[in-house]
Amino acid sequence: MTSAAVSKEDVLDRLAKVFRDQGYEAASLSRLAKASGLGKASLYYHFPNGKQEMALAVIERAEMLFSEQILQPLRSGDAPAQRIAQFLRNLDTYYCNGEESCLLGVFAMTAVPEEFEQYIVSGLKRWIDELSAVLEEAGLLRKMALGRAETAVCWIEGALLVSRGTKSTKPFKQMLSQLKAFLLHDL
Amino acid sequence: MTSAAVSKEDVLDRLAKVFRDQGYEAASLSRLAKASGLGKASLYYHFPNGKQEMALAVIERAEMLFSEQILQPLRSGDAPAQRIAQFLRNLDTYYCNGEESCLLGVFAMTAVPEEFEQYIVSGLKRWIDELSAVLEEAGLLRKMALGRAETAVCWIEGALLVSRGTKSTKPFKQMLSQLKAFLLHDL
DNA sequence: GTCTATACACCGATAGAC
DNA sequence: GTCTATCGGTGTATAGAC
Repeated sequence: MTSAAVSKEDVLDRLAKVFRDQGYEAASLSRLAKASGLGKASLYYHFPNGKQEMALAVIERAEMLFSEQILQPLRSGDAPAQRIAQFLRNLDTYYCNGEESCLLGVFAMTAVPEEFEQYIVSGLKRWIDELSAVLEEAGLLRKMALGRAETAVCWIEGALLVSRGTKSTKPFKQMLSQLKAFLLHDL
Repeated sequence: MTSAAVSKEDVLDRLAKVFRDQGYEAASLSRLAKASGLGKASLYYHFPNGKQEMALAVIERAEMLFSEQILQPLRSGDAPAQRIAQFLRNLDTYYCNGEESCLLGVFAMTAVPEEFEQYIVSGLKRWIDELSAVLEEAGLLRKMALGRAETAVCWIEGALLVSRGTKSTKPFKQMLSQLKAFLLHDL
């Protein structure tokens, strides 16, 4: 990994895929080593606290990427309706048309170390809050905006889950096609 | 477990709780034994194929209970709107106000043995189809009904996930309070 | 920085007494 | 039917060579 060919970001992205696809407990060091292209001992060189540190680094990178690619565009200078439309396109890219799972969603649904839980809570809340802010700007009362944003996040997470469960990206695509109307109706 | 005090159903319900709360891989035989009140070897007496058989029995019991408590009332003789309202009350009971996870949802999100996947696919699809049938009866075109039912199941699963992730039953309660209007609007 | 080799705990699973 | 004891394998984690 010294060579720039495989950067720390590359390693984190490969580890992330294992955690997203398998969940925390099922992501064994053997699988993580294989996916990252490093030996187990090398992983411990980069993450001295082992699997837990790997997963935390993966969570932090995921929150950074999610913030950059999904949340920050929500704060641009465009009209709210435009920002919502862009938000949906960005979701489509981020989750690969519904083929990728949400790391926070996967960790929320299964056993993880206690230290992770605050990341999950705050990650989901931040998502809801940022979306709610746009809806408020579009003219919705705070309470309505929060409720609608919360519903949207539930819908997105549920669509990812059902898409994965039914081995079809249709639920995700359908959600994307209807979410804008839901978020902006009566506006 | 010979005594009627702890029936096979009791054991399955206790095992189910472990699988729902931890996911398949994290549900170790030690935890399953402790939760069931039986030793590991006793579990193997009742489930000769081990953990996989336990999980399959748990899935099958969950589908039976879900069918009885949630899906069959959807086929009663009442008016569609009444049936939907009852469906929501039954969901509230089944998922303990949003405090319990959906077994299929948990298994859908993480690594499980290949044999499970058809149960997950068909369980989710059946849920969508039964709900869709009621909406069709209420006057919706087949295609619309299917789309709306799929959205509803995504919403429910997502609300359970977000409720668990944020350690609050509010998303689940909010979903319950709004789903009827969503399912029946323009009807 | 990466590796091979290894330590030790826990995993799923079984044998055999009761 | 349930238990204790134990198996072989894999899990996470480390030591030490290179």
